[in-house]
Amino acid sequence: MWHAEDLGAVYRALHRTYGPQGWWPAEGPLEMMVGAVLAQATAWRNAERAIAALKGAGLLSLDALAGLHETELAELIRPSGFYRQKARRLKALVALIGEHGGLTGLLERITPELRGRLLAVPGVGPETADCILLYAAGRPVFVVDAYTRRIGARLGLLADVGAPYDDVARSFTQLLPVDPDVYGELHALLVQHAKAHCRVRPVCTGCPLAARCLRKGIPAGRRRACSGRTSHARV
DNA sequence: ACCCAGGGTCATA
DNA sequence: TATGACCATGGG
Repeated sequence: MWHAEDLGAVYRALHRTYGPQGWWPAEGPLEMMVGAVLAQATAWRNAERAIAALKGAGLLSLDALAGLHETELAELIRPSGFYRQKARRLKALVALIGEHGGLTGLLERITPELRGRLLAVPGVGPETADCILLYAAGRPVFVVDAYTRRIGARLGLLADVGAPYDDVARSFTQLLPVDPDVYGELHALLVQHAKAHCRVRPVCTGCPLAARCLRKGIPAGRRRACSGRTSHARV
């Protein structure tokens, strides 16, 4: 059974390996929110290109986005993939901000109401909403993404990778102090770790969490430099 | 020629 | 409640 100290040790091991992450990578809350939509099921590199295109055109502002035609917006964010959908989603998000008289008006609402308003936007699901709550509004809300699930399952913290979103979130938060900085850093570290080592085809050589890993959920025939657990060493 | 990437929605059973 | 199809570009 996992205890707070175990997850704390994982946090410290990741932090020691990858260093402070300082997420979310965006200049302000609007850019953060736009990035959250553009990054949906997409390599961050591609979302970044779309953001750069918007910035380069001087259109990454509320007024500009509100004035843009959806089809024009779609062309600009094309590199992020699913670009027609995402253009619609961004317009809907900008509309929500407008309904609240701007970013401040929206982001200062109490957490449960803000989460509900975000989830009511077509194209904003639990992960996107929670990213915004955590990284744009500074609320202590833990973000669950595919990486969180994969790493949690391989470590044995999660029994089922496919568990409902809120169950996964709870299995982490019950082991963590209620602190937006801790949630934000841990999520960022998990993303970094998933890219560096804990990929679908894991790269276990040099993995900072190897001693705790159960190596579950690895597709057969896709193991790379990845043997079974050999020691009981604590991380 | 595949597989994968910081999801969400909708139709179906 | 729980799957599966669909959305689309770009890199390994």
